[in-house]
Amino acid sequence: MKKKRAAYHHGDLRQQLLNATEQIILERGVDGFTLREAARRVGVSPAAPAHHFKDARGLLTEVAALGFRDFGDALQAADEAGGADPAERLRLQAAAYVRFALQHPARFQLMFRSDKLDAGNEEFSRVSQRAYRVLDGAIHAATHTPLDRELAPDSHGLLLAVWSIVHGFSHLVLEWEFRAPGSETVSKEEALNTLLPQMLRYLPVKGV
Amino acid sequence: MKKKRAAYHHGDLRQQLLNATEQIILERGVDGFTLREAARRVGVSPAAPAHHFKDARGLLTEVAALGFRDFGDALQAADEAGGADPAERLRLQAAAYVRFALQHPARFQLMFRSDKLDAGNEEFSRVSQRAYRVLDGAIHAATHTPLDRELAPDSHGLLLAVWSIVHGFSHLVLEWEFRAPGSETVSKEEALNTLLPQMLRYLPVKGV
DNA sequence: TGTACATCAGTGAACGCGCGTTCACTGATGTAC
DNA sequence: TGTACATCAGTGAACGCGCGTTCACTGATGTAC
Repeated sequence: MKKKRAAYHHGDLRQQLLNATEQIILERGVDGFTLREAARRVGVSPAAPAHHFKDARGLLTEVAALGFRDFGDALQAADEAGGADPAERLRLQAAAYVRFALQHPARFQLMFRSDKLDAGNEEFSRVSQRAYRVLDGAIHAATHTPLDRELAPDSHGLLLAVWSIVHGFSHLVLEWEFRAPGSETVSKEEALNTLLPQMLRYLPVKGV
Repeated sequence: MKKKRAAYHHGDLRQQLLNATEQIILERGVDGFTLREAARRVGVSPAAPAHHFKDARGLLTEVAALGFRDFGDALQAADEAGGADPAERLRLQAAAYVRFALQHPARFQLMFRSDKLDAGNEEFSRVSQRAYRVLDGAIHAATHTPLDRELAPDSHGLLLAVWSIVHGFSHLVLEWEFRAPGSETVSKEEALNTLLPQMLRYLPVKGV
C-alpha cells in the first residue's frame, strides 16, 4: 500500500501523521498513542514530526480539532435537514451525535480527553465551541416546544438531559463491549440502527 | 500524618496501597497512575507491592472492584429507600448513580476503563454485574409505570435512555470543566444540588 | 536558461527519564514441640 | 517458657524497555539574478 518511492522530501507527511495518529488511537486507545509509533508507521525518523507539529500534544490537538470540525459539520447538516420543526432538528442532531461517535470512535474519545490536549490551541477551542453552539441551539429551540407545559420554564434541566442522553449513550456503546439486557454483545451497527432510534423516542421533547 | 515508626513489616501495606492508588488517580487521572509512585507514597520499595498484588493491573483491578462494590451498595440503598414506588426507586437510584460518580471520581473513572483492568478477575466481574443488576431492576420495574401507554411495550429504549442519561451526565460533569449554558464553570456541589434534580425531572418515566 | 545560495524537510544517533518487574537477600513474625 | 525453624513481607540494586526530544547533519527544493 505504501508509495514505492520514499522521496527524501515526503510531500505529504503532515497529513499522513494525522491519519496515522487516528489509526493508532483506534487500535490502541488514546493512551496507546506515541509519537514514535506514528513516525514509524509513516516510515520516517522519530525527529521528523517536529517539523510539522510542536510536539506530541500538538499533534493530538490537531487531530482533535479536525474531529470537532467534522463533528460540528455533522450536527449542522442534521440541523438543517430538520427544516422548520425544532423537535425534528433536535432528533436528527441527537442521532448525528451518536452516529459520529460510533463511526469515528478514535476521534470522539480523543476530543473529550482534555488532559491530552493543548487547551490553549485557538483552532481547537474555536471548532469545539462551534460544535456545542450548534447542539445548544437545537436544544434551546426545542425547549419552546415542551412536552409538559408546567415543566417548560426551566429549560436548563432539559438541555442537560438531552445532552447527557446522547453523550452517555455514545460512551456506553463505545466503552463497553456493550451488553444488552439479554446480555448478548451488541454491535455498533445494531446500536445505531435499532437501539438508537428506540432510545431517541424517549428524548424528553414533544414530537421527538 | 505518616506513622512515625516505619516497621520493617508494614502491617497495613495492602490497604494503604489501595488508598494511595485511588489518591493518585484522583490527582493525575487513571493514566497518571504508576506502581512505583504508589510504592513511593506509602514509603516502601518498588518491589514491595508484588507481595500483595500480582502486578500493577491487579492492583488497579482491586481498586475498581472495591469501587463497584460500594457503587452497588449505594444503588441498593437508594432502591430500598424508594419503598414500593418504582418511579421513586428509579429516581433515587439515578441520583445515587451521579452522586457516586461525583463523590468518587477516581474510582468511577477507573471502573469503566476496562483497558486498564483484568477482565478475568472474578471478584471484579461479580461486583460489577451485581451493580448493573440493581439498576436494571429499578428500570424494569419503572417500565411498568409508563408515561405513555403506547410507548410502553419496548422497555428496551427506555432502559437505555435512563442509563445513558445518568451515565452521560456523570461523564459530562467529570470530564469537563463543566460549562453551564451561561458559560460559567459549575462546581460539583452545584451539579449535584441544582442541576441534577432539574435534569432528573426529565427522566422519561412517570412520576419521576 | 543557468547558477548560487537560502531554506525546507528530512536523517539517525544520542540524551536522560521513569517505568514494571526480577533477583538474591534479610529482618520480623508465627508455630511446633 | 524457650528454642529451632519455616514462612512472610520487606529491601535495594539491577534488568531491559520505549519514550519524547535534541542535535548536528544533509539532501532536495525554490528563488533571485
